Amino acid sequence: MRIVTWNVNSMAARLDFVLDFLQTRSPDIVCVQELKLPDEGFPHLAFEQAGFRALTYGQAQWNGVGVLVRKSVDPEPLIVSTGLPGHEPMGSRLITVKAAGLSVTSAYVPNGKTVAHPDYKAKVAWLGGLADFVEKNLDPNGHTILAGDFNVVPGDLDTWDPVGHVGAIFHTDAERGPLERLRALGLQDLFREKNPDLQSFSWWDYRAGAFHKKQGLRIDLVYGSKSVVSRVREVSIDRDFRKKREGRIPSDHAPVIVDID
DNA sequence: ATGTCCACTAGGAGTGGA
Repeated sequence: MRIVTWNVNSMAARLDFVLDFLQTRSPDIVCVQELKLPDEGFPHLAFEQAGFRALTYGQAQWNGVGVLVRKSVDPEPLIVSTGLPGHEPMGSRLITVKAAGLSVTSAYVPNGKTVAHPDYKAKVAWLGGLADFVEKNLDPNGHTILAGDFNVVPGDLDTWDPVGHVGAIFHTDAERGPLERLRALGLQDLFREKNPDLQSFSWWDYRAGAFHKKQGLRIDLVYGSKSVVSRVREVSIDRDFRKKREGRIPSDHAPVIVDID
């Protein structure tokens, strides 16, 4: 089974791109973020025709998360919960579904802007709330996956410039603390688990030719419980889908692909 | 190079967010 996380930066703007990905890479479950669509505006028909069911928690203009499930692996996936209790003013950023015998959570962590900005404190609080949510609601002894755009660089290997970014947004101890809590709660970073020494980024700024200069960050993460870790065959980041395809503009994030037995 | 892309409001280009 192939499980993916991908911040698409507008599902409306990226629809053809995403359908191309489903066709080309044949994933079974895709956690998506930054839909930028209200649920009533989601293009369900296009995904149904592509053989997928989409479970979404969206809002107008910003944020929005979802899980796409291939109908042949589970014709009746279910939404278990939406939203992060106590943090609703931050927008639609969390959805948990039950699909193909797995608990799958798609998360879009607030960006935070800069460490001096009030949004940074709210981001750190949201991350703490996420760890609380995992502790209360997700089962470390089950088949559990938590994937999404964390807007946090887990370690020095995950940034193109560890020296220049010391203490900078995405790189602070306060943001990394909640990721350590996830580990303590039994969830492991599957990419790093399978590729201990590999530098591979999942996000590059649209500006300044960052992609071609290899100035990226690994901020899109897939966490799995112990039983998932034991089933993982390979984890990779699909740089090809950060490139223009047939003149179409990509998201600023690349899909992270996890293959499990 | 604060260099791009997206949604929204508006009915053209500016604003806010990332």
